[in-house]
Amino acid sequence: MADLSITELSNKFNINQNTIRYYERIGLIPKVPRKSNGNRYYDNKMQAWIEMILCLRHSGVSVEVLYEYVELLQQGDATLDTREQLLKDQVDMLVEKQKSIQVSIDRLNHKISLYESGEIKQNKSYFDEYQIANDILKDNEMKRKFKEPNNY
Amino acid sequence: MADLSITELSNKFNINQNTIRYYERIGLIPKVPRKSNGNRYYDNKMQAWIEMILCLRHSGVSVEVLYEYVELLQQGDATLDTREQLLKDQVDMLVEKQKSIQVSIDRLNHKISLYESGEIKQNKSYFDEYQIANDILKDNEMKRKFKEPNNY
DNA sequence: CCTTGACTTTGAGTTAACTCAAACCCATAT
DNA sequence: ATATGGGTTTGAGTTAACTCAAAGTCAAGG
Repeated sequence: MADLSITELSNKFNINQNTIRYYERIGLIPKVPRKSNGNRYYDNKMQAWIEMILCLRHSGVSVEVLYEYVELLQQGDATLDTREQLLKDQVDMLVEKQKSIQVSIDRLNHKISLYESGEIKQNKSYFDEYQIANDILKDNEMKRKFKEPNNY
Repeated sequence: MADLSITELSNKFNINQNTIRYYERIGLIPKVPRKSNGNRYYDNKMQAWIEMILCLRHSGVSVEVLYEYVELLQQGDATLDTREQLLKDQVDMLVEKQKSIQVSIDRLNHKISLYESGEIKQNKSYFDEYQIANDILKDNEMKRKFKEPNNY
């Protein structure tokens, strides 16, 4: 549980070093203390904070919201209620996300069961997938690229 | 259950018209049939397809994967196994996502409970939030903007 | 002394997925 | 006949969140 260099930290949390520095730049992470040579080091407190930030980011809590929370924290007790509400809102958001993912999982599992029972093979018009796929791709001999030509 | 115009469709599924046209352009949706005046209309089959695409997109299945599935479909029975595997992979991905969201929800709920019990207020150094927030923002009198200056 | 390798800063580039703007067409209501 | 409202295409712009490149510093090993 010693202090870590940025490389050690990025290995521990499996995160790009640039991302860590980026979070510091935009203010999600404090100005990190440096060794005599100017290199960053991360102590336990910092690691705990970063770990939390990454956990929430990983679940889709936006950088913007995280930064908002930091700002509120810094304003002290006057923002206790606001902060609590912010956290609750994020929970609500995540619960909604759970639900919509569950719907997709169920849908995909249903489809998979049709594959396993052979129904998809028997009944080519199930959900009209084949027909739709053909409609989509039939006049694509000129190999349309997946992405739009975005900028040249 | 009649055919819908693009406005009606976008209202029904609460999606931007541009997004629907974009999906058609990149090939997630077939070349949609037109009325005599050139306007798109969407029949039941098309609506079902779009509804599924949106459901999966909404849960984080990427446009790229969806397009891959369309391509496989169009190649017929030779790709049955590949398609089944693709669907299973997406389920795995979504299940992982569920788990990581659950971790975040638990973490946030724990924090919220500290707010509700007043512990956060009592113990300002809980998780060193205050201190960290101060470290982050203290020398920010020059009002650093949230986003990086990205391009001028 | 020189090289190597890990770090640094700054600004710019990338990616996915939209989202919009501009210029146009067409049918209907005033 | 003209204004309004809804659609159309094309190419370009936007957004969030990284991610990278270039050029530099520094300490340790040979």
